[in-house]
Amino acid sequence: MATIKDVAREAGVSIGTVSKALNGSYTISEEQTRRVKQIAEQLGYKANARAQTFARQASRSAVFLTALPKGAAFENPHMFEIICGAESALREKGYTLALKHCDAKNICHAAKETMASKSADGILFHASVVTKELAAMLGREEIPHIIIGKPAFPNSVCWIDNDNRLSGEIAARHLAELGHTEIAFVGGLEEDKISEDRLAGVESELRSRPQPNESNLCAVYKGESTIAEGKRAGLEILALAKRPHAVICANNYLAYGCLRALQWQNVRVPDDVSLVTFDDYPFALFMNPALTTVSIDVYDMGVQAGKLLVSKIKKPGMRVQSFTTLPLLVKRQSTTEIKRCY
Amino acid sequence: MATIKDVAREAGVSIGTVSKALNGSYTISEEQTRRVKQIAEQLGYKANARAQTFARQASRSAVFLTALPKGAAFENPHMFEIICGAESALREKGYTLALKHCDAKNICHAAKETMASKSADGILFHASVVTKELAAMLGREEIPHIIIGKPAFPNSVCWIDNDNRLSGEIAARHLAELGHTEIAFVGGLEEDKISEDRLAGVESELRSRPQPNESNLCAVYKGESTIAEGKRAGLEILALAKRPHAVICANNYLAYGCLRALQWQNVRVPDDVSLVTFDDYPFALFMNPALTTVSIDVYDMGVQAGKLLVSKIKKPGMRVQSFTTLPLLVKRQSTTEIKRCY
DNA sequence: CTGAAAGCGCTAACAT
DNA sequence: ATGTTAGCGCTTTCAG
Repeated sequence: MATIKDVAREAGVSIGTVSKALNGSYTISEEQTRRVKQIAEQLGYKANARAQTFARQASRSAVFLTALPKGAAFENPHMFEIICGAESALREKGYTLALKHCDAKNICHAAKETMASKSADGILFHASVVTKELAAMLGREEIPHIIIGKPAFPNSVCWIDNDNRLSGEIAARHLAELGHTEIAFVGGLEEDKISEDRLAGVESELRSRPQPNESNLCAVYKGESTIAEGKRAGLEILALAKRPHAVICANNYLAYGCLRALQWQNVRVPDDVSLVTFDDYPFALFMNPALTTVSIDVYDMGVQAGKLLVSKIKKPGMRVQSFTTLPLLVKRQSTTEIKRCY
Repeated sequence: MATIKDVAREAGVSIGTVSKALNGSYTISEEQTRRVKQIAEQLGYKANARAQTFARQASRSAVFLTALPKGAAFENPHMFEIICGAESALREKGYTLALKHCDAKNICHAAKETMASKSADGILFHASVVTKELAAMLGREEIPHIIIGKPAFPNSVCWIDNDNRLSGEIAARHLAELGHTEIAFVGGLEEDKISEDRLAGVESELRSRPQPNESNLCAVYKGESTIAEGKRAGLEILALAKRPHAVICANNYLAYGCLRALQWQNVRVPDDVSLVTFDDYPFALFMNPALTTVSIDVYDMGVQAGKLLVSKIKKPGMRVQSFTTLPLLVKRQSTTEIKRCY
């Protein structure tokens, strides 16, 4: 295996020159740079990453710390989508991404260990394993990090998250623009922060419309995020004195249940009732009709996180927070303009 | 940051002794080892991984090379489940797992690059990006590797895969043991190797039963693996002169379509017809009734791959191949004993 | 059982 | 623009 010495000898220059030429230093003449690169190529020389890492005192690598129990990929594919996005951004910048399992109990120790042992230059955390203890430490210790997802408690860490409130607004605006006036919301339990944020967005949008009262939230259901609860909500909606023109379901499970209930009662979607939900996972795409959704570009969220992390690694002072990715309306078959019956 | 020197000075020994003590060398007295460890602890010493990697000429790390395009996590959560399993096994053995995107076009180059630059000690490949060129190279170059999934062409690489044929046998045996005699198979296209293997397993099992002809394959459908095709197949089955007692669907999409068709025609599952399929993803769990499936423990497949890879890294000579993980029957609500009507 | 010292291959500061 | 050289922090061989 050729080393930098071999290249230097073959090129008749010093190893310093080879190093600089290969790393694109401006102090080496173009001519020389070309020559060195060519010879390195001929010799099949590849810089030894282990030595580079050691000499540079930086590994150009990041680690993604999160819980990776059996079943994680099926239960939370979003996380892996984020990981893919992060890997892509990091790779583009010459960084490597390692994946490491860690639950909330050990996260603080794991993070310290990772940095103390210099195993990585920065850390990506999934919010689900971020504890107050960790947040406090991140505040003190100057560890380059990004938390993916907003921690549920006040903090001074650096996180990025999607704007669920905005997602709600977009869903509501879509329906309002289609002319729907009576809109129902089927949400999760009160503890479900995501559902609540989406609802808040819906309410805010409908309240602030150019012609308020034109579109209004005529009913709000809350229950567990299950298919069964979605069905129940769907049936209750149909029993309403004034039947809504449109339904916003806080997630796929509720949407699936609700759709089944409506169709069971021979209510046509979207002709009789429009239905919109959030995210495509797990069923929105497969349903019949395919559901109009407000989706998060989770891959992009990973990309943003990766880019941000690299910035933080390079400029440890940086103190960004709450960078937020944008939701996107994906119009499919479950929503349509209202048909007014005069 | 304390280094090994600090520990040595503090303990009044040489750095060599510290290194040996901390790495558990037998040549250091227990007393001394304890002392050194305690002092290291006091000083908050953590070995510098970058220096260790360099000195040892091994990074104790593996990389998972596969395509990670946008949407990968939703389209192929199995792969991420495998990754989680692999990470777990590697971590247990002190190895780190990096994730790296690479499509089939560049895989060969990426693999070479990874090893030549010493970025990792071994590589895990996903079969979907393995080309003949790569397989040929792996044959020549003595690169510690495991391919997850059996390559579709003859090869001398080291791979592990699930036994889809056996899965088919298990599905068929389950139905036969429940007393079903007329069994239909709804499969994917002929090109779909997985579906074909499962069918082969079904056929073989039914043929080799203690009482052959007791249970038999009365119909085989093949079509695209879509919900729509599943529905079509379901309706065709119901139109059969002799209606089957049970249906085996080669995958979730076909199963979902088929179930909907049966229920649409007021055929009760499992009371009138039992239904079994493979894997839980993406719907089997959510269907009503929840589907009995023959599942692959993909996480475990990752674990096996990780363990095997470490063995290969340590003993480069090793030439294992075709290590196969076992499928598992998950009995849920869509299958039941046949009710014979006399 | 312990210490001394030779690497590991490259980067980067400094000298020329 | 190029060469020289001092690290980077640890492992491991060899001598004692």
